[in-house]
Amino acid sequence: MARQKNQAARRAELLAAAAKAISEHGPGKVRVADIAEAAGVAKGSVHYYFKDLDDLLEQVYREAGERYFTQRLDEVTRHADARDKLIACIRMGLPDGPEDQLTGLLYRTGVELPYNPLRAALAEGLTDRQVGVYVGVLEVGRAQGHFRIAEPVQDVAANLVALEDTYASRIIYRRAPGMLDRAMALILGYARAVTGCPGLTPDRIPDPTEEDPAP
Amino acid sequence: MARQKNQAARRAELLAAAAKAISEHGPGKVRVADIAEAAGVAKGSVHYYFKDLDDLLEQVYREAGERYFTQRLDEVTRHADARDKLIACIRMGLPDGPEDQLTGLLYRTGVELPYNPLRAALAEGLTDRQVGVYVGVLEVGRAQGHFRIAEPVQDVAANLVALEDTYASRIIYRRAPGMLDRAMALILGYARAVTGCPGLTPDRIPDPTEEDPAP
Amino acid sequence: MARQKNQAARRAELLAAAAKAISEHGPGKVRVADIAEAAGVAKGSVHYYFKDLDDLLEQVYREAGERYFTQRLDEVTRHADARDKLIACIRMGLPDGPEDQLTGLLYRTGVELPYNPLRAALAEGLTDRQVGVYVGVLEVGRAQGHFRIAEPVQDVAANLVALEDTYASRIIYRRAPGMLDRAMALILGYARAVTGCPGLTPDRIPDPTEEDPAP
Amino acid sequence: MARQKNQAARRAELLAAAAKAISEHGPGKVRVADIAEAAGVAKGSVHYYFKDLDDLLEQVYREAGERYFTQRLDEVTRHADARDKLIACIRMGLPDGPEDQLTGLLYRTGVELPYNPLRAALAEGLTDRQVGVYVGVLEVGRAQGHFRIAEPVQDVAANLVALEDTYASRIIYRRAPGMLDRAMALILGYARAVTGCPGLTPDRIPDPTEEDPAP
DNA sequence: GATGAATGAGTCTTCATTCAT
DNA sequence: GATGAATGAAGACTCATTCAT
Repeated sequence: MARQKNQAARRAELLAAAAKAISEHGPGKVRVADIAEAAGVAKGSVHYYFKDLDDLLEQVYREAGERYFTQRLDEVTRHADARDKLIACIRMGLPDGPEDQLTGLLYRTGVELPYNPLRAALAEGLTDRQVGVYVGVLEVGRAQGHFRIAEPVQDVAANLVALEDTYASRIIYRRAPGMLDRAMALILGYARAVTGCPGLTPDRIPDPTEEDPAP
Repeated sequence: MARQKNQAARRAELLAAAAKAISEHGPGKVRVADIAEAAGVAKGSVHYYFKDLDDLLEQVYREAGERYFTQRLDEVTRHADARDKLIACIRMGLPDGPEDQLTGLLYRTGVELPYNPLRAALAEGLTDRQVGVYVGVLEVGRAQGHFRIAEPVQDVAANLVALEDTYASRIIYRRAPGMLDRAMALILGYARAVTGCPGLTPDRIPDPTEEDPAP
Repeated sequence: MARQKNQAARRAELLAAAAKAISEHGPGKVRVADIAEAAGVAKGSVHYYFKDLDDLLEQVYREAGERYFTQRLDEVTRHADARDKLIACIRMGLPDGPEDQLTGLLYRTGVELPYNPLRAALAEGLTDRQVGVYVGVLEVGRAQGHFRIAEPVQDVAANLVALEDTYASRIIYRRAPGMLDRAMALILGYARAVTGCPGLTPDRIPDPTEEDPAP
Repeated sequence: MARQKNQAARRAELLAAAAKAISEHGPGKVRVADIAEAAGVAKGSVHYYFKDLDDLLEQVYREAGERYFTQRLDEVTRHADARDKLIACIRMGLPDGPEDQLTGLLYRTGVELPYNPLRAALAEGLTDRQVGVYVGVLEVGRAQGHFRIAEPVQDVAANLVALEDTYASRIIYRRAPGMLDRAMALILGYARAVTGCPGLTPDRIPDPTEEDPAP
């Protein structure tokens, strides 16, 4: 039992170290040695816990996807007002900067590694879930009377995620300085146009009301 | 086998072969040997024409960027009606499928190679030019009385390019089957919402009028 | 074949094997493969212990310099009579033949590798130390009343080392057969002329007295 | 006939260009391309005139040896007084600095190329000739009553050449700054000791008398 | 359980040499 | 006579993976 516990703990440590190493060297360039060093273990140990580098990389990706989605959902549920939900959701979808570990890992892994159908499916699943979140937020907003949406909600949500993806990618890949603020502005511009809700601005002060207060 | 071609011709051949090899193996994984094989020359010959692999890759990228932009601009100028221009422009921005060589090369090179400021600048420049094209189209549409745009035209154009980017990427990376049609629909949905022009549909029949008739 | 030796031992083996390989192929031509073969290990193993070939070469050189100097000093201290010291010192400074590994390595490395300030400094340091040894011997000889030296002792020592250098080089590079004996005769001729000590002949029988008797 | 002339002229040009290229890159590192560039011809042309690189290198070496010897002999014959002859001879034997093309080429080629019996013999022959020159000078000095030499003249000459060799080499290989002056002082110190001629100093003003005045 | 010494396959790069023109 | 495009052999270096301890 204790043994099992250690096994699992070690694995988790390795996964975390790998995430760090990946964000430093890129998923296509991390070496087993980088990961071992980040974890403070010997190179051989990496293979003791993971079949090979690909195996490890896949698990890191999977785990990162979960974490990303969970964080985001948490942030959305924290707000009661759909306008706040929407703004929070967009903000959570954008990385703070090129060094944002979690977002960077997700974007780069999806793209810098040789094509792999499993990973592609994982990525698509993640996208779908994000779309789901936006759909929910939009419907709540409609119910609350804040949003007036003509287009199919699915489509609007898909476009929101798509915009987010591109701008996140531009931040991660340092395509433009000051991208974060510009991205918020642009996405909210689209959101305003499509919801007819003028309150969707970057500087909106969130309504303090907590939804679903902690039990 | 072929010997004694002239410099420029052989260089161009090598560039084309490299583009092909890249689309097969990915810009981060092509080996000099792949390119040589695709061109039907010896490995050493690649280095006769290009300082090193990076040099070659950069030139392929540069050349692809030019070609992509030119093709697109041609397509836009072919139409007189801004609605046709817009639709054509969007369609040209999306790859036919995962095997679309030109688009794939552009997207993947921007992302699958170790970060390089020069390449990042090139990529940004390309994006800016695309935005410029959309701005032009939108203004023509407004002048023609087809589009009624509330948001700043720059922002709308930026979002159009951003949507295009994400959906193109999803096609390239095989994230979803049937993405091409769906992408057209989604982007045009955004365009309709923001221009108030209901004629912007995937099945619109282009007005036969040629702009700028042959001199 | 041998596995799991400890770091230091294997490093030393590699250094020795490299010295051997260098004396066979010359410092400018040894290949990593030669060294690996001489050591009976795989090519990759050489890089496991040394950053690159230059690194290895430098360490071999450094180590050889130390060894050379130590051997020589030992030989000098073994004798009490300055005449014996001088003769021994000269003899130790000359290689036994073109195959003399240690001397050959030192001479050739200083010269057959692309210029490198560090190595040049190392070489100069070695020369200076040799000069120092000769200065010591000459002063002892003067104190013992054997040598009567008109020129500055520093200059005489410098010339002794210089003569030694050339003749050693001629032996190493097989410039002349029978060079060893001729060199001894020539250098001692110089020594006689400059010290006024007729006892400095190649066939002098060393005084058995040990200096610094075992404690 | 004219053809022959051109052939020979081209060969000579190539030889000169090679000498220059060697002094820049070192005899062990010059590439055919360097030589071609220095000569302003195509790479292929080098092989049109010389069987291979080794062949060319050998001829450069041979030619340099002749030139070196001739220059030196000229300088010696220019003076009538043996003291001036000796000083001039020593000075001519030392390179002006690390960039001295002729001397550098000779020293480095003898040493930086894989051992080759032919080249070794060439080098030995050159040394022997230098020794011969010194022997002549010493005997003239003795005849003029300036030198009083106890040791065999052959040995003294051999040592003079040996000292010269080492110090020249140290200059070429940048082993010590200010080596040229120091070398002159040291070699003349030896010369004074062995000839008993106090007039052999670096600052001696040459007797203007020309020996063998131009016809 | 964990290590790290050792490996060898995989790649890029250099460059003398060849030879069609 | 001369060229320079093209080659291919050679060699250094990287790194995931294995396995004896």
